Amino acid sequence: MAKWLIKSEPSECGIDDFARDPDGFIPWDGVRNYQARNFLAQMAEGDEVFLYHSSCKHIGIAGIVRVVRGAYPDPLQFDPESHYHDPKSTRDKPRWQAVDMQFVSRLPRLISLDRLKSLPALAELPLVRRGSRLSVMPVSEAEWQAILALPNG
DNA sequence: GCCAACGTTGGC
DNA sequence: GCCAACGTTGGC
Repeated sequence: MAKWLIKSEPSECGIDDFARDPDGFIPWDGVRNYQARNFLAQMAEGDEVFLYHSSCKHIGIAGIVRVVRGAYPDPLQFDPESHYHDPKSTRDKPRWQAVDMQFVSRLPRLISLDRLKSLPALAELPLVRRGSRLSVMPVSEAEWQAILALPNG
């Protein structure tokens, strides 16, 4: 099963929001970047995902969530009232995808961006690459293990 | 709030 | 297809 990392502002949707309803799910919608969309489309039920908190006080990986429904057309693209409405998208040829995510766990301690940057095993991860703004990215098994292997102190 | 880096748009 | 202008992201 593939592994992934998604970025989110905790003020919008963070690990607390997932933990609040651990048996429910949260639609991961509103992604409006083609590269990120292409990765979303590859997500399958059961895939595990690091949740990264951005644009906040404590920046870093806060927890793990899981894909409980693979890619489906993002309904917001059809909603004229939505900020994420896309007038160029049609039901026949939807342009944007969403997936549903469910809480798995909090990390015992948030793994800060600084620590992630210091890991040689993550040198190729877009998250730590200068100027990268990709919000959905694949994480290799080696990268996943390198992150989980970090001591909690 | 600043601003560098990047993606998208649209005129030509 | 080029590229300037603009909007967004996201760390600091």
